[in-house]
Amino acid sequence: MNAPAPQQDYLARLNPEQRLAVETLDGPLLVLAGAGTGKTSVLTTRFAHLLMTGRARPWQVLAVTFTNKAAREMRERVATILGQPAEGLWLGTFHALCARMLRRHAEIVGLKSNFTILDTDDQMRLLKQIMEAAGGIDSKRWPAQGLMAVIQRWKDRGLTPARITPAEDSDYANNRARALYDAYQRRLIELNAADFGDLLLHVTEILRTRADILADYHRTFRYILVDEYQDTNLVQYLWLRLLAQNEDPTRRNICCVGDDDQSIYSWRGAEIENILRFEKDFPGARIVRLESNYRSTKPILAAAAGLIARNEGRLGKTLRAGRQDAEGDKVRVVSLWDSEEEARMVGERIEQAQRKGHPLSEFAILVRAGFQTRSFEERLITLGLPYRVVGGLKFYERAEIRDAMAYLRFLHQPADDLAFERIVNTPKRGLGDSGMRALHQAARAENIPLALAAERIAETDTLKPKPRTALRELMRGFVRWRGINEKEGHVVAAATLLDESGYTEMWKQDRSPEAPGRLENLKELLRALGDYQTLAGFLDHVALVMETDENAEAERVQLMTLHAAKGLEFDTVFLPGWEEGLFPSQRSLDEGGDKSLEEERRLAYVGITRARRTATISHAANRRIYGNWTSSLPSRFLDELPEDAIIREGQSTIRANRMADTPSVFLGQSGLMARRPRITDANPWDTRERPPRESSLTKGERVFHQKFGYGTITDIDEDRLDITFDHTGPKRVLDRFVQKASEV
DNA sequence: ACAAATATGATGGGT
DNA sequence: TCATATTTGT
Repeated sequence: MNAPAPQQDYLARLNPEQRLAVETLDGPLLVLAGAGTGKTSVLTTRFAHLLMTGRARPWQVLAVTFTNKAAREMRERVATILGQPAEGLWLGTFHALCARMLRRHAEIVGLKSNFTILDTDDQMRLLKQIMEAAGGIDSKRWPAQGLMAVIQRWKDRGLTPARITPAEDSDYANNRARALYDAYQRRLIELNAADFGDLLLHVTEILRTRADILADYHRTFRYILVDEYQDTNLVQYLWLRLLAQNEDPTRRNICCVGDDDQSIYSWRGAEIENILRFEKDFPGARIVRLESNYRSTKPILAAAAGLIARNEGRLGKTLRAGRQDAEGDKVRVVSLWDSEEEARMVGERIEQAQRKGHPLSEFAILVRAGFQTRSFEERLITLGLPYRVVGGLKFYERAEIRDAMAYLRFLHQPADDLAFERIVNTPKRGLGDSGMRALHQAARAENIPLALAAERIAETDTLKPKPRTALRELMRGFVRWRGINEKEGHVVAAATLLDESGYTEMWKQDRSPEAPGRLENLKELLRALGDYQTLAGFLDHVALVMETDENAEAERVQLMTLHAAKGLEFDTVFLPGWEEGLFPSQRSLDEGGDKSLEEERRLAYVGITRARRTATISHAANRRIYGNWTSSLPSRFLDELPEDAIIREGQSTIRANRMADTPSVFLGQSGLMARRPRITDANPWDTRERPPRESSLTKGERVFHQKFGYGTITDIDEDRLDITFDHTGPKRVLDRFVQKASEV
């Protein structure tokens, strides 16, 4: 099998400005890439160009992205140009690259190279323990989540506990945050664990204090490529600057690609100032602007441009329409009565367009906040339109997967107290609060891992007989499973462990409708495990990637947040919920004044520029929030759209639809006539309106549910039905909520 | 020790 | 409104 030949014409595909960005190889370079201007092409072509021209060997380029998806895409596209996959690349997310570096130098910060990367759950549990141990903190007034936020912010800024002066302490828990942070960091080291922030923090600290190690990396890296530079936080910036400030002036080749107008991650510690300051930070820097947009029609670009022009402190770019067929429909702004009607409008338009032959994958509904997806999901289910929620509940966040992962972590790393804590009584082994307290006490007294304490305590009569035998059995099991891991490999060991520990059995016994799905997920986990050479490699993958590869771009409507949509494009984009308090969000209005308002506006800009041909913005006059109806005003962003790029649509076009219960509403210039929400009015899925029906349902029967669509009954218990729905999976519902499918 | 009942708070986003 | 945390009951 021959490898495909490397491409020769890769430069010819670029326009002059893109080509300049690819061929300016020496010295610092900032590429300001507007939305849809071919940023990814430039980045990947530049990477391939470095290798093709012999300027660098694959391992001499450091290429950093924010998301795993971007890293994967870059890897694939570079391979396409080269005609073969490149080996030994330093290409990955900030976190993945730092994890790799930290494993090499772990001992410098007191970790072992096999340290565990903690997830958010673990962090929280650990922080709660630390706060408990510190004593005297009212956990009602000072929730652990607050401390986590404070610590994360410090880590985002590259501040180790030692670098924080008492004066800089947060007012959290009466200036005790710094001390708690210190205790937390010590405990992490004891546990041989690092949280996400630590990956960057530790590595940056090492590069700052160990000139020899920094010099090693300087010898290695000749070129640095950074994607989405506008989203870097301070510690990421410091890390990059350390690596880029090579003693060898011919190696100060850092190329950052970004767009200040798409900086939307300040809540994660990102500092837009990093990109605004680039020329000062890297003397002799050149700037190349990419302003030819090949994605969108003129009205879409005009709407986006008019909006973003309201922001101050921009580096400044003007997008030109670059496509041949850039004429197109104006951006539609639709006013609706309530959020249900909004969902109906979107569903109907998708249905209509689909009938004209447009594939569903070319429609996207982009919302401000995750909870907004629900009303659209319900509507799409009723219409029978398949959809995909991007970034919804992730595979590795499900309870059964977390449990299984804890088993594997503990198998790999017997000192992983947090993992041990999670599994020791799952399934139930009779070890409750008092038993756990005894374990903790023993561990703390001798300063040993929980598991070791458990082994010892199982030989004494501290515990009651039942938990004692169970615990002894479990610990012996792990000795055996570790043996299997050595001899027969991690896949066999994992399967045996989940079986013999009783974990799989626990879900087999579980009668709830979700149980079979959970067992399926466990099988899927074992399959995924087989893709990795070692258990350690798999654990890292899960901690850093948190996603499965099976997210094929199927024939489905795409539903996601505006944040998740960055970098994507669709023919038709719906932008619902443009209302004051929702978008811009109340929180951004409350906290940072103009600065965060500008970030919301950038988010709106990102949203509009996702569309190739059609963009439909909407707002509803009434929306249910926390379960009760609230009326809302149109977003100020609607008034900022240039009139000649948009066309406003009111209730009139919506009137034609079949839901005749919607009262007529009149539009003013900037909003809807005020009318109180119909709190007690009739509502099509209110159960009281449904004529009472004898429950004559039987197992295996097809039924219809207003929210979940069609499904099959799997079990009946009095008035409770277990139903596997075609689109949403198994659920337990009351019988009065469903109709026989034959009666619909 | 575990299940059920009740209270509380979230909904801003990802490695 | 829903999901989780805490309290109460067996």
